[in-house]
Amino acid sequence: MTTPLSERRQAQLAALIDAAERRIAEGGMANLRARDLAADIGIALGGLYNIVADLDELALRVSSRTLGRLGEALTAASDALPLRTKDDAVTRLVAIAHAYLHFARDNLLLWRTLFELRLAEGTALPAWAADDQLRLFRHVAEPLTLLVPDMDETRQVLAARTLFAAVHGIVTLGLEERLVAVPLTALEAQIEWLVRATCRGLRE
Amino acid sequence: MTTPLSERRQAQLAALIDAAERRIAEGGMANLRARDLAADIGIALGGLYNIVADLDELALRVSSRTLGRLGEALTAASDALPLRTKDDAVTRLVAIAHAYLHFARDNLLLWRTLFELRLAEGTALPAWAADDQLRLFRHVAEPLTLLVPDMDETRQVLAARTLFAAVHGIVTLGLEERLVAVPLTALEAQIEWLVRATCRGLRE
DNA sequence: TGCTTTTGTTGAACATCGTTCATTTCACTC
DNA sequence: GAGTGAAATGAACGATGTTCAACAAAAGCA
Repeated sequence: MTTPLSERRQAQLAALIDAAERRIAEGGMANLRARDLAADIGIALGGLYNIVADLDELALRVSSRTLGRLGEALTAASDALPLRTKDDAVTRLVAIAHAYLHFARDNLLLWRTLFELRLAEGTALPAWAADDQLRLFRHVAEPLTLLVPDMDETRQVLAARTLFAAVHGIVTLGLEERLVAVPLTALEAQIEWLVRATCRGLRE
Repeated sequence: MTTPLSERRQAQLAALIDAAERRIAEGGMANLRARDLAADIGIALGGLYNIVADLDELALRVSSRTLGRLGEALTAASDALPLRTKDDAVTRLVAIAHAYLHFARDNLLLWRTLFELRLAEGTALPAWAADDQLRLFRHVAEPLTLLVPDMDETRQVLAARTLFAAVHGIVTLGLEERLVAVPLTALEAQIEWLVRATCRGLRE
């Protein structure tokens, strides 16, 4: 299917993704312009389309990198903590949620583009992009299996999704400056409160 | 500041918002093109800019209408239920959350544009648009004051925001077809579970 | 080295946007 | 009917993403 890329192409692709990442971090997806990117990496305008099918693919590749970094951030937050007791599980879930908040805040525009991607309709998400997402869920799922080991797995997965989504919602609206700005510490407190409340609900 | 609009202008504006709403409902904000809209309401291209400053303002006006309809939907879900006991409050909060889910599902593209609005930086949200948002929070705040009357008001408002945001997150990710599609009934169940768990957490 | 073929690069050109504005048309008054 | 101000018009402008015929560079080969 995909022919192996020459070393040169690899380097061009990496440079292109670097440039795109920089531009998105500065001004969001609206700041991703073909002519600017071509100038950034020193190639002609048309040359972009030898490296990447279109700008959407480029945004997708940047997003994949962002997802990777997000995963690392969650891993770092997880691995620092023990995971033996059920209380450990709760503490870890709180830590993961807080790490999510901080990543989103520190990488605001890159994080937002994760959810602004609109694939040309009909085309499905590439497999490598879907994998990145599943890896994230596992961070939440792992403590959950310790917390409620008797629950069947489909319910556990569903609970992980729900918890993740709820935290995501708080972060999303909390970082929306359109509304009243919420202080970071207040957001942290509300997230912790919600995670603990739902964990208590899970344990019955 | 704003001169009173002639009757003719009012009618044109209404027709324009109608057309824009129809186009967004069909294909999202990407489907909002000046030439199409002008053709829809039978005026010349340039005439659009006598009715509306730019397409962003038009999208904002459509969003205002959408927020209004969303408010009505939440009101309808609320008013059908009594609000005397604390259990009533929980039941009502669940009903509101379910109504939110159904509205989002039934008005998917219009609902999404509520959050896709990017104001030209520096310009603040018009007051009439901010009011619409506050009205929504009141739907959640009202049952909450019954549920935890001893809590000081700032905490209550924060709790309402958090609950709203959490439900919003579940709905957002649940309706994202990019990931695995979640059945509607499963979403309903997860929302109800989360709302009840957080309410239990509130009551201590 | 010279010739051919393949591969990679270029930038002008195209299509499609939102937005502007000089010109024209219209409605109304005296 | 002439004059005047408001409203509507659509050609034109500047961005933008994308394509492709022409060009250049590299690689294979004698």
